[in-house]
Amino acid sequence: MFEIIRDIGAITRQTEIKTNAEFRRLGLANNAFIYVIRTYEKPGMFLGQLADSVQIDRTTAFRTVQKLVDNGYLRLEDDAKDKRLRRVYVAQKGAAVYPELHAFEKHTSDRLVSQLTVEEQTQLKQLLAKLVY
Amino acid sequence: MFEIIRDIGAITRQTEIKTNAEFRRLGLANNAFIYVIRTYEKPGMFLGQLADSVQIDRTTAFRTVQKLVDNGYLRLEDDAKDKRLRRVYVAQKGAAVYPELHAFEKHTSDRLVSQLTVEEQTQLKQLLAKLVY
DNA sequence: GATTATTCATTGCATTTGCAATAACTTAGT
DNA sequence: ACTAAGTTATTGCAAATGCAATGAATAATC
Repeated sequence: MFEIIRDIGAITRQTEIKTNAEFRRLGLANNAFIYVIRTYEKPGMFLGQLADSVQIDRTTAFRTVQKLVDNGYLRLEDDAKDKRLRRVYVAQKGAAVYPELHAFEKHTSDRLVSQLTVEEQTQLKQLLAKLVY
Repeated sequence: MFEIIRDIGAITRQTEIKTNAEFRRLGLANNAFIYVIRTYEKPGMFLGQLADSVQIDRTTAFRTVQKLVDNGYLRLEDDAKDKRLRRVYVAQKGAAVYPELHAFEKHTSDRLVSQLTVEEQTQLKQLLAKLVY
C-alpha cells in the first residue's frame, strides 16, 4: 500500500514547485503563500499554531513569517494574557493579495482532481480527512 | 475542494519530518532514503528519470545522488548508447540498508492508513493513482 | 549533411532550511 | 510558595536547496 504515501509525496512536491514558481514574483515563494492564505482564513493563531497547522518546522515558519512581516504581508501582535505568544494577522498587502492566492489554489486543486468524477472527489476528500487525525 | 490539496501537503511534510529524523543516523536525511528505495526497486534509471519519478528538482537530486555515491549507497554507470546519460544503481551499502528503509516505509504507510478499512485503503489508492497522471 | 532545437548532467551562487541550543514565560506538582 | 517540567519565540550555524546558466550529446528539421 506504499502507493498512497508515495503518490501523496510526489503530488505535494510537484504542486509546490508550480506554486512557488507562480508566486515568486510576489516574494511568496518557498511556501510563503501558504502562511498568508492560512492567516487570512484563521487570523490570530500564534506562531507555533500556524506552523503546526501546515506541518512546517517552527523555526522555518518563524523566519518566513518574519520576512512576510517585513514585506508588509503579515502583522504580529503580542498576546495580552500569555507573554510568550505572538499572534499572526494579515496586513494590508496580505489581504490585498489573498484573492489571487485563493484563486490559484482553487485552480491548482481543480486541475489536480480533474480526472475524478464529483463523487470521487468527495470520496477522496473524506478519505484524506481521516488520515490527518 | 481545497482540503484535498492541503491535506496532501500536510501529510507529506509530516511524513518527511519523521522519516528524515529516523534515517539521519544513516546519513539518509533530506529525503535521501527515497533515492535508495526507488533505485533498488527500479535500477538503471538515469538521473533525470529518477528525479522526475519522485518529483524532486533535478539539481537537488543530482547532488543528493552524488553524496549517496560518495557514501557507498549508490553507484553510477555511463550509458553505452547515449553519452549524456548516467544510470543509477544501488551499491552494497544501499542494498544492505534497503530492507530497513522498506520496513520503515511500510510501517509509516500502515500507520497513515490505519483509520481506514481495507476497502477504503484500496479506494484511496485508486483515486490517488488517477491524480498522478 | 548542416543547422537548429532538445535533453542531459553539472556548477555557481544566493537563499533557505532545520537541528540544536537558549532565554523568557507558564503550568504542574509538591 | 517553590521547584521542576513544559511551552513559547528566537538565534547560530552548517548544510541543503533551487533558479539560472553552461557545455556536451542527441534529436529534429530543413
